[in-house]
Amino acid sequence: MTNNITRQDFERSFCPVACALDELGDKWTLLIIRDLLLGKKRYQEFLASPERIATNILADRLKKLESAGFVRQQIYQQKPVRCQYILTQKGKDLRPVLQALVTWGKIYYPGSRVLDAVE
Amino acid sequence: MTNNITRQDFERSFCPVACALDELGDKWTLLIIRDLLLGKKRYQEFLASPERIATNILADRLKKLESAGFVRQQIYQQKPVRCQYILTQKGKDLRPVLQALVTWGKIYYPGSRVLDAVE
DNA sequence: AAAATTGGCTTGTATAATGCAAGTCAATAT
DNA sequence: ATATTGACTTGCATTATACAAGCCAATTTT
Repeated sequence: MTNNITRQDFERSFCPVACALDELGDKWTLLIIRDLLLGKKRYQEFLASPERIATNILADRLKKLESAGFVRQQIYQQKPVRCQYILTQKGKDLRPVLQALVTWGKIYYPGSRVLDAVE
Repeated sequence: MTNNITRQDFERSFCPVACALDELGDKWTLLIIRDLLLGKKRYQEFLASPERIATNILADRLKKLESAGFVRQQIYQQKPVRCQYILTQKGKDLRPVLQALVTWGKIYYPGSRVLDAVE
């Protein structure tokens, strides 16, 4: 690489909202980020969330989140190798976005409430 | 209707994030909301945005946004009937969500910038 | 007056994403 | 020895998305 400030190729446009939605714009990705922000780390914890994500979709999203730099894998035991998923700074910095969505959602979906944090 | 506080049926879960993503979780819906917040109102204005949404998807999303109460149609001329789309309070209140996404996106997609407001 | 353009869509078809159930595989617990 | 756990993968049906073209009424241009 000739320089370390890599140019984005702006999949659909140069708008930060469009760029964000290229990586986050579906029904599941932000729910996994929500779980991670609440302290969940493992496959079974994500599967246990009330929205009942399918295993193939979860595996796919975790892969995409990792290659997009939102999470990294951390091995927490050998034999058998088991890993957990940890938010990177890019992922953690989505907290204000999720928080704004929660504030809005609690108004427009009366009766809704956030899940309890893990631990 | 027997009362005016309608109960949500919580498509996937009672989480405000999940409820929000049931209505907003795709690659296009929030871009249309962005356009509306920037002052765009008409079909051709949405089509002119740099992401190049397809006409059938735009028509579908405007229909869904209307039935979900994010926008309402306003006829601005008869012969032929032409209408524009106006954000409801529910739609307008998404501004902080979009703003948080822009703040985040400008950091993680260097070189990205928001479109100019209309008018 | 005829032809082209504008605005707001709809239709058809191909490709991709999502959802559901079941299966795999290594290791640990019973 | 058998069952269970954890992290997936595979197969297949359904649904969503993308792209191109077409439609229709009215207005503008030639």
